[in-house]
Amino acid sequence: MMISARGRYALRMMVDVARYQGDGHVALKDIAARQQISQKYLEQIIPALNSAGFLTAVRGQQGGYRLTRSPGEYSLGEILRAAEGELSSVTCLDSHREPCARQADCDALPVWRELNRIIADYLDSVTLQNVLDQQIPETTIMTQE
Amino acid sequence: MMISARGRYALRMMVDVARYQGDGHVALKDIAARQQISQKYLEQIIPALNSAGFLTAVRGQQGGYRLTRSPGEYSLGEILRAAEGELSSVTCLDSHREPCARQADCDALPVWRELNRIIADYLDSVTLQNVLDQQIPETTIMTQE
DNA sequence: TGAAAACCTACTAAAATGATAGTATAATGC
DNA sequence: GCATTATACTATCATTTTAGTAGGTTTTCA
Repeated sequence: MMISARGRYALRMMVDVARYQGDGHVALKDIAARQQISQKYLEQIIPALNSAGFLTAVRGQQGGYRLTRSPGEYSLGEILRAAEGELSSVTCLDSHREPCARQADCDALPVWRELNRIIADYLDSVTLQNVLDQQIPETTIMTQE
Repeated sequence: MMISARGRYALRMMVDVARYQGDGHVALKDIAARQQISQKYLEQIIPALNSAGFLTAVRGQQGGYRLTRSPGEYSLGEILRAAEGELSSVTCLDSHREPCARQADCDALPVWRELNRIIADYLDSVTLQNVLDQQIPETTIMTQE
């Protein structure tokens, strides 16, 4: 799967924080309980969102997490990339790996490139606010003439 | 990855057969050599393409595989689905698994549905002939008003 | 000062992935 | 009709990824 539990959980955490932060902070314990996800597992995912600057944390009592921007200013693409490392439909185009030796004459590569582009374009066009509002934009694919 | 080696190899095999079949048949040995893929591994992938009716096989000397249709009549979507079982960006929407218990109130699910639709639309719009011609259509995503 | 929260790091079970290996079966040409 | 060539089938396996446990440390607030 291109989007694993890490990315899915990351998105659900961000939505949860957006929904419940109010003026204060949202504790991971509460996110875990509401979303029915192991808190210990979420603890491992959240540093990625934190170090990307998507959240601020406050320790101690009444501590927790808050968004650093308004929900409309986050794209799903950036959230998922932060959580997953990279969004690529095939390993051939994963920049964290050593490049495939066949890149020069692989017939399939242009397909994967274009597919990756479409996926990125879509995920970069949807915001956290869209998810919060349950208003996921419907789209069509147009072939360029 | 949503598209693993199975799907990538399947596509490359189909392209190879399309390119080299001429009036005869293409032996798996030759595909494996040209594509630099283990023949034994390809043997495991090809039955999926075979039973989907995408190829016909002839045994014995001068045997091998042939396409059953012209390259323009195969979409990449059907080839990849035959090889991979299913194309889904998330496990939540894999119809071969038991459905996720949270489907009813999952905020993220509509996103994955739409993402899956876009991916399917694109892959169903590209043909084997397109790949053969190295003419992968460029597309844009249009939001519906 | 103690409880509650984030933070950090190591470990582990299970599944998926990408093969390898060996054998059986069928068709063709000489 | 038999040797050769090729597909067909099934079992096994090593590696990597995934998803999750576990346990301890540090910070902050009431």
